[in-house]
Amino acid sequence: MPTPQSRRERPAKPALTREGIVDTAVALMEEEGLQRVTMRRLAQALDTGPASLYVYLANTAELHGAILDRLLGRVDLDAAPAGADWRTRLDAVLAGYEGLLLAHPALAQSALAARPSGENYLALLEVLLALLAEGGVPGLQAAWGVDILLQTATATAAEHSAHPEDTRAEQEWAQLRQALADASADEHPHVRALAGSLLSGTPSTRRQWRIDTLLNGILITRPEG
Amino acid sequence: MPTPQSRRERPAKPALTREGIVDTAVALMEEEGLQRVTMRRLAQALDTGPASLYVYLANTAELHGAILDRLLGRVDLDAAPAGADWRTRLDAVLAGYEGLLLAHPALAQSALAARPSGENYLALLEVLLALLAEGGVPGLQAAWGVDILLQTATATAAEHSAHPEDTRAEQEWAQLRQALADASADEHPHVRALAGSLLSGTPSTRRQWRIDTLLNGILITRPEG
DNA sequence: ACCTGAACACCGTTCAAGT
DNA sequence: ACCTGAACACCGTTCAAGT
Repeated sequence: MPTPQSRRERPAKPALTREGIVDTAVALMEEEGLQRVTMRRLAQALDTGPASLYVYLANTAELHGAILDRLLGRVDLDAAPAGADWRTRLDAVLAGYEGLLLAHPALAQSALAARPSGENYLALLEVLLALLAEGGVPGLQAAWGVDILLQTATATAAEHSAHPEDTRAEQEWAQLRQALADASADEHPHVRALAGSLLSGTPSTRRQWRIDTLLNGILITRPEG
Repeated sequence: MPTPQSRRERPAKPALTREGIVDTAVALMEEEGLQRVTMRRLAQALDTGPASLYVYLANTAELHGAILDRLLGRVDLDAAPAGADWRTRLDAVLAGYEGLLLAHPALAQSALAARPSGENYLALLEVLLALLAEGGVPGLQAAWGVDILLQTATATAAEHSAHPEDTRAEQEWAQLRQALADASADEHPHVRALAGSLLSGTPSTRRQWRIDTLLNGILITRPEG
């Protein structure tokens, strides 16, 4: 039987709700990273056992999806100088999305496998589609185009996962750089000739080119048939 | 002390080598899927303890990378009718790469995080660069272009992971379809208008358009500066 | 020198049993 | 009816100790 004191020692344990669980999960992620947001740790943070979470979430994938849906609400959908042209504004929105995922690359990885479908995701789609329409992109091309645009942004962020201490990331880069440099002119003449170009550019330069390339392609490519 | 009989009962336990470990890992993956290729199960298959693997592999990520490098050797680099134009041939090679990863989407997911750098990857790069050169794509655009082309292929395959029984995949699709259908014309007019287009097309139609779009973009987009 | 048993520190998920 | 303790069936990685 709990004494009045013990009741006062900490705030009353709040009733579990899906929303509350996701709130705590987001907070936990921001403190310790997604890899630490396990069912067990999350349950611990909520002062209950892991089994209780399964009343509100089917599994870990659904938890990650819920976290992403929540985070998507933070994307600034109007993040560009007023009066800027549609490409600039689209670029700004996409940059916001990509930046969000870059802060949690492991989340980007799971976003690829489980596309979100929440309210915030719809709002993001809406803005992107509106900007493409403003740019005169035909409907079907715009619809299929947002898919590629979001896919690159997500994939680019996901590429930064699995780098716990950056040490391994640099090691990997060095490995690739070495492999490219070692490419023999006999066996891999094109790789040899373009070894420098393959790794050139800053992330931001390459990102800019990637978006331009995609938009140019989307603008001029009609689905066949 | 092992008797001669016990020695004859099974083939002599072969000495561990990195190559042999990866062979066994690939076989195990083909039988049970990548999620079953854990350090512990792999060790078991090799009739040793997990600690022994760490003599040859730094960690699980490196194991996955080694598996991918090995699999890349199976991509048919000349998979197109002789005399076909460069776009057709490039498409065929990319389809081979994507198909390989589609058979093991979890591997695609880890391929995003840890780009390969082995001999087979270089050979793939070489062929793609050669085809882009044949198509008259300027060097820098070709170099940055292969990156996007491989990224979409990898990401598209990765999107099919986390679907243990396909049940959940369909559920997710239904959810998105529902969300799009529910989009109000007031709040999300563009989503509403394009709800059909957003989900239209077969995987193969969309893949075709995606590659076309990328190639068109790559052909006409010069890096700025 | 090379290899590994055993331990450390965790996981996701289920279900019988409790309130 | 709702919730959860405890168990089941696993993980990756390390390191002291063996050969």
